[in-house]
Amino acid sequence: MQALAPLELRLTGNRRSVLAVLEQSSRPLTVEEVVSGSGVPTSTAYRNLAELVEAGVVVRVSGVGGGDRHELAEQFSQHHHHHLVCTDCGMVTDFDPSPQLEKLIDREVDALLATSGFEITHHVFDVRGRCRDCVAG
Amino acid sequence: MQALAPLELRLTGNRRSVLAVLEQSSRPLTVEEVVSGSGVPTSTAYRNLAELVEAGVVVRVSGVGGGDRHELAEQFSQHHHHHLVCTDCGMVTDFDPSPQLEKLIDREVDALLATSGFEITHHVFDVRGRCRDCVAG
DNA sequence: CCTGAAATGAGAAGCATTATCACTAGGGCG
DNA sequence: CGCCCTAGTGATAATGCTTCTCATTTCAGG
Repeated sequence: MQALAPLELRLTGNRRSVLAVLEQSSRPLTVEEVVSGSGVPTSTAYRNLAELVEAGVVVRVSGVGGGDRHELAEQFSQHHHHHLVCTDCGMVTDFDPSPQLEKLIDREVDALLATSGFEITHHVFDVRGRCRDCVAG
Repeated sequence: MQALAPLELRLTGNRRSVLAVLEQSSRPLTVEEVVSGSGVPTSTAYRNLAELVEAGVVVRVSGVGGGDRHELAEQFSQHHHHHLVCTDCGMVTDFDPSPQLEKLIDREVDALLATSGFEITHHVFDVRGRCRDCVAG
């Protein structure tokens, strides 16, 4: 995590910690997870995450229950990916989509751009079900 | 809206009203919209919606902010569809996906089934951006 | 009609998130 | 070097959506 400079946000110790936790995770994290993983106080974590979302560095992933999850925006992360969401416990896992599917999705999005009047920024492809643990337990 | 019988839920006046509002809408509704559209008291609307979600008649759509939205499950509605979500005002609109895309999505989901350990129930394909109104200002 | 289980609805309670505000930190400048 | 001004901080209060509580009502079946 380097930039943040072009934005009008100082790279403080707190923000560095929050970003580090997100960077090291392979899945979106709840605020609670960010707090316990970074040591940043809850109120500051909420504020920092909101600022980072506003700045486009972090994205919010709405799961099932128990609060939204956060991860680095794709341009700051490794790669484009989608989510496997457990409808039981809310756990979210990342997965890579096939290039084929992505191509078709892009085409679909282009078509929508033309017909909907929406200014489209991105798409979300989530697959839902029950995770291994919940199926077992 | 006929069934509900096979489930252990009585088709009461309130539930009928809630379902009617959802049935007549072409997009997912917030609880507030369901309340004002049906005349059902807030607490009952929340309870009924939760029961209907539990029963699989209604699905929750997590938008952007300002509360979850609800719509009839696809088997009780007309057709399979996806959502256009405005990241500004939270408005959600339905749209039909191309059969081509659906086919590829199904294939992708099958692959995930085999590799993830997830018991997959359905997928969500949302397109996000700013709606016509919010773009206009 | 009875009767018990399901449903109701107003208000209380719960909880994640946001706002408040006095205080601290830190970069720039006289 | 120290002053200033702004951004950041963090404990706490406030907000707001959602769920819970519980006394009352409805309703299907006997």
